[in-house]
Formats: sequence, structure tokens, C-alpha cells
Amino acid sequence: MIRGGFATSMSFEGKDMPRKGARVKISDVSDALGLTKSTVSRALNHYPDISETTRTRVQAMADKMGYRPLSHAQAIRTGLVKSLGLVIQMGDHDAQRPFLSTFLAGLSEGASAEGFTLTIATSNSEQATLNTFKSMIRDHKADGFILPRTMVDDPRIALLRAADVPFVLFGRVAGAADLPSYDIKGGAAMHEAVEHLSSLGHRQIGFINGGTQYSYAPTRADGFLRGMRDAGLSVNPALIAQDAVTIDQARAAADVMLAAPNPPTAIICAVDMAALGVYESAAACGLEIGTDLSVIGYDGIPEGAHVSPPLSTFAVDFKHAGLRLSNLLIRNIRGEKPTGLQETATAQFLRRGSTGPAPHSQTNSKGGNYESEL
Amino acid sequence: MIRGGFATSMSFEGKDMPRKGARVKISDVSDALGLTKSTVSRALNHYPDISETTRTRVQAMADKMGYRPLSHAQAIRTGLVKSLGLVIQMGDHDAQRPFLSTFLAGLSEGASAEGFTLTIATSNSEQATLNTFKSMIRDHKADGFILPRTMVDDPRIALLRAADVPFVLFGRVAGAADLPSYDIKGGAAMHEAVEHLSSLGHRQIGFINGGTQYSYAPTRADGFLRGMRDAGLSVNPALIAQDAVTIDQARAAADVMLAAPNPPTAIICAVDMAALGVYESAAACGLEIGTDLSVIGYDGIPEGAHVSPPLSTFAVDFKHAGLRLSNLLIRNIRGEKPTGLQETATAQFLRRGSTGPAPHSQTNSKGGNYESEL
DNA sequence: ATCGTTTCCGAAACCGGTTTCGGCAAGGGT
DNA sequence: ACCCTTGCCGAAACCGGTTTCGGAAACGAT
Repeated sequence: MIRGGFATSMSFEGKDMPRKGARVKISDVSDALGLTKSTVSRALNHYPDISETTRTRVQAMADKMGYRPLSHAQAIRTGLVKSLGLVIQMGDHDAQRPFLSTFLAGLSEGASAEGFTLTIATSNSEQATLNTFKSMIRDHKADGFILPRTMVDDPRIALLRAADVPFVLFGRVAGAADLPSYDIKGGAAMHEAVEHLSSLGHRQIGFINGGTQYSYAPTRADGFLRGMRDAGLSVNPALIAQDAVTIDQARAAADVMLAAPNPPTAIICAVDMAALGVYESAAACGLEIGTDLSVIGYDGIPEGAHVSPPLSTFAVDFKHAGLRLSNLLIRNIRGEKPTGLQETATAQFLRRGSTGPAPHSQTNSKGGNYESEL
Repeated sequence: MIRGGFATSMSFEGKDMPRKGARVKISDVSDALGLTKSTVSRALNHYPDISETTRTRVQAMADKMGYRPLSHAQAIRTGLVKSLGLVIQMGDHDAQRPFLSTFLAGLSEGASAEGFTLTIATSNSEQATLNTFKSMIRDHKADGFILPRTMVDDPRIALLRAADVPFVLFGRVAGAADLPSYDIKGGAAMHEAVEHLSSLGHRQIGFINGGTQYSYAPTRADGFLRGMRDAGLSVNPALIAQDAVTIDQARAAADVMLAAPNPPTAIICAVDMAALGVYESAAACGLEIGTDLSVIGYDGIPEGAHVSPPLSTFAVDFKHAGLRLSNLLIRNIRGEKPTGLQETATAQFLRRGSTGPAPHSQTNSKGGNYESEL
């Protein structure tokens, strides 16, 4: 056992034994097996011209020696750096901030499951974002990109399409059915919100939408309008606001609504941050949330559980979103057709304290009975 | 002009002209200049054996042609992938979440300023974090790492030291004066907090510390104790709590303090989240923040400005922290001695509504006079 | 037995750079 | 005039892989 043969599988203990701490490279594996590195490479990459027996033999030795190919070494030939790119645009509004960490967790998990890493960059403006994309594409820092917060006319899409670089959208965009995407059905959520409030007797329902430049805005507005129609409620244009993504913006919008001739008894917000603005506006008006005024948000930010009363909202699973997005992107990078790379998910309604029966309601005042409908 | 000479500098329009859209590689540059690629490489990398005239000539042509070396192509020879690694450990507590985006913005800006990118990964446990480090080191995914939330006995440090990989600490750790680090002087902030409260007449001051496993905890506790001593106040052990990093944990700790024989008139929190917990506890006790009970936080989370009353706190510039950390790390990667790679910064006190004169105070009840001391 | 296929692997080129080595020409000293 | 530096660049090896090409051996069919 000590004086081993001269051509056994132990031969890599000889003079060619890799130094302690040194990376084991492909030639180490091929030397240990008495093969050439080209054979080892093809074996590990499942080339059809390698026999199954040597393939398993190579795989076993590679595992035993702990061989892991250097991704940037293969990248120079294959053109794949095994990395997913994410450009985070700060500043327009903070709404994505609360979810960022869980979103990243999902992305990271999905990426590392396939041996990919996550390369991220930040930018302060749309122009800076596009420039960042250009330089990352030029230097091939990533094999594909995740595009958070899809916009209705998204310049990133044009850029990436022109550069012929794979990408996946977080949020669908009209007229681009051939693009990989993952989306939460926010329209259905808004529809469900109206349904819920209607069942509680509300008839004057306001809607505070998010940023109109984002693709989710028309979708959620549509869901709200369909919900109103399906519930047989008339829509009061004075109770619809746009572009409220911060607390202050939403507060201003709610101030106007609550001072209108026919003030709403409930307000649906396209984003949770806006709902928190409604809280402030209601407090200023002396209205109590949950009794005088019902509020429903969307996103499921942690703060929503700590405000008083706790915010009824639609929770989005951002970790799962990240997980799916990275998976879709990787499959797109590997050449799958975009048609099969489109997924949607549902936001989960969390009924908490901010929704209650409509005040002065002649209809059913006990809304709890309707929970089973949700 | 159309029939150009056959050996002019325009010669790269000939058959060897790079195809439209194709990357310009180093051989394109060398061909255009009539040099070899080795010369071009050395010229661009400031080798001393290249004459100044050809160096500038090469540089000019490289700029003109838009040549950018492929970082993963040079990596295979140089061993540098031009990337900074960040492993974010989720879950222990959410405190880092609110700052994550600005922190990343700083890191990204500092990295890209030197041509580096940011490679990030997430993990769910300490063990997973260490494993992630190991695999990222083994596969050389980054040239160095940023270690957020330094712990008192940090296993990441041992791991990275053993692997001989550059890294920089966010937060100092005792007994490791030879490591690159960036830190905010939280001890000084706590000291200043006591000073401020003392000047407002408070004599019973509680302290709710953060997670004891983090290196900031003893530092801030020390700052608090020194502040108490310097203010001539006695420390009541019953008014000191540890390990409160969430709202609920801090609420529980405050509940105990406020029920103590000698309840505090002010509570200093090592983290803002804890301060929010104190708000809840005070509300439950019927105490009004800012008058019955003063509260000071630390971190400067955005929510602090929106609670009622707005939270007095020490704001930390996380963007600047990220900026400096990436700079320090890059310089460490480039071989600078760790001794010169240590920086500290100061947290800025934001006096808002949660601090007021001590109730029943026989001393100065108008604390505003003391603002100039801060 | 002969010949054409397959099967399977080695040899060598290649990817886009970097680094070592050696040599030519100009410059300097005597 | 000769030799020895020095400055400066080309040639070639190298980094750690991948991919193409070609040929030897095994196989099958006639």
C-alpha cells in the first residue's frame, strides 16, 4: 500500500503531485487518469464521443480530487462567464428597497443552484442605467440580465435586444409576448381588493395608482376598473390618482380625495408606501383607519404589519420571484425559446385591521362572513 | 481619400477589419499599429521597457478603437478577476435591510470607479456563509471580500486569513489592528447621546444594546458607560439590556425597564429598530415619547423620520461607508499594507422629536439651549 | 478475409490576453 | 575602431480551459 505500483491510480502522488493549497486544474485530473485534458474536458461536458465508462471514471476522479473548472478560464473560449447581471436604479423611488434583500436572496439562490453568480451594479438615473448596461455588455460581465421594475416603454429592452443579450423581465410589458418574464398578477389583486371592499358594503372606493411609467400601473388600474364593473359600482374619476409611490405623494392624493364632494369610504393603493400615506392623511382628517376609512395596500412591506391598525395588503413573495427569475434567465441563456419562459404568480391577500365594514352602510355590516369568498 | 495607401494607419480597413459589432481585441490594436500584441499589452500596462512615444501611440489607438481588455481573459494569467465579493447573511435580523440599497450603491460606485464589479451572494446561516466564502474563494469569483457586520469572534476572518484572500471589515474588531477596516464611531455616538440627555436633565437613563455577537455592541456599551461617568451619572444595571435588534425584542426589554422601581426617563438604543420597540412599549404604558420618555436611536433608518414623534437618532452614511470600503479593499488587493487601510467616520446626531427635557426635572428644563454643544 | 463504419480518444489549435526571454540597434566609454 | 551597456521591441511560451480534426481500434456486414 505504501510502495504502490508505478502506474496505479495513486500515481498523482509522484513528482507531479499538486502542491498543497494549489488549485487542482484539469491537467491534474487528466494526468491522474493517464488521459489528455481534452478528453477530460469533453467527458465532463458530456460530449457524445466519450464512452460512458471513461466518462464516469473521469467524473469520479474529478470529484475525488475536488476539481472545479475556473469559470473565467472557460469563459474565454465559451463566452459564458456564468454570471447574472442586475442593475439597480436607485432614487426614482424607494419602493423596491424594502424587498431588495429578499429579492437578492432569491436571485442568489436560483443562480448558485446552477453554478451562476450574481453581478450587480447601481445607478442614479435612467441614463446612467443604460450606460451601465452598455459597459457591462461590452466587457461581458454577465451572460444575461434581470430587469426589475419593467416600464411601459422600457429603453433597457431596446438596448438589450439590439445587443442580442439574454434578459428576463420582472413584470410583463404590453406587446412583448416573446420575452422571458415573471410577473405577479397585480391586476387580479386589485380586482380582489374591490371585491373584498364591496362585500364589506363600500361603494365609494378610491384608487391610488403607482408610477405611470411602470408597466404595473395600467395593469393594476385595469384590475381595479374591472373589479368596480364586476361589483356593479360606478367609478368616480375624482377618486382616482396616479403616480403616488411615496408616503408624501400618496398623502397629498388622499388629502384631495377625502376633501371631495363624495369622499371615499375605502381607498385601494397600488403600493404599500402609498397606503402609509393614506394613513397620515386620514389621521390629519380625524378619520380612523379600519372604521371610518378602509385601506388596502399591495406589496406586503414589513412596516405594514407594525402600523396601527395593521395594513391589509397583498403580499408578494419576492424571494420566490428572484428564484424564478434567475431560473428563467439561465434557461434563456442556455438557449430555450422565450415562449416557454414566462411565468406568473399570485399576490396573497393578508386581511388585517385596515379594512372593515363601510360606515353608515345599509348593506351587510358584518364583513367577516365574506372571508370565504377570498 | 478613397484609394488610401497600402500601409497607412488606415490599413485596418482592409481584410482584417474587425466585423461590425465584434469586440475589438488586442490583436486588432496591434495590427492597426504594426506592432505585436505583446508590445501593446506591455504598453497599456505601463511596462518600463516600452518607450514613452510608442506607449502614448498605443494608448491613443486603443482609445480610438475603443479597446477594452476582457477582464476574465486577463484573469486567467493575472489571477485577478476585478471583482469584489460580498456575502450577505440574511435572517439573523433585519437591521441591515433598510440600508442595503444605499450600501450597495456606495460599494458599486467605489468598485466601478476602479474598474471593479460587485459579486454578491446571500446565505441563511453562519455555516452557509462560510461555505459560500469557501466556494467563492475556490472558484476565485472575487479578488477580495467586504465583511459587513463584523462580529466579536468572527469566523469569516479566520477563514479568509487562512485562505490568504484580501478583505476589509465594516466595523473594527478588538485585537485585529492589522486588518483593513472602516468603522463608524458608535461609541462616541452613545457618549454624545448620554451627554445630550444629561443636558436635558435626565438622570435615569436606560440603554438597550444590540446583538452581543457583533463587535459594535461592546463598543457602544462602552461609549454609553463612559458617557454616564463623564456626566456624573450612576449606572443602574437594571436599566441595561442586551441583544435587542428587533422591534419585539426591544419592546420586551423596555417593558421590563419601565416597570422597574426606578424607571428611566430616557432610553438610548444601540439600533433604531430597538427604538421603535421602545415606542410600542411606551404606548402600552401610556407614556408619551419626547415628554414622558425620551428616546435616542442609532442608524438613521428612514422609518425614524415618519414615526410620531420623529426619532432622534444618529444617522450613519451607509453610501459613504460602501464607497470607502470598496476603495480600501481595492487598495488592499493591490498590495497596500493594511496598516494604512483603516478609516473611521462619525455618526451624525439628528435631533428630532423623541428627546425632550426630563419630566419633573429640577434642573434646566429648556434643553434647546444646549444644542450648541452638539 | 476484406472493407467500410462506428466508437473513442489523442494531438493540436484556439480563446484573449500576459509575461519571459532574447536579440537587434543605438549609445557610451576607452 | 571595438566592446559593453542600455533601450526597445518581437517571438514564443503561458494561463486553464474548450473545440476541431484526424486516426487507430473495434465492430459489423458481405
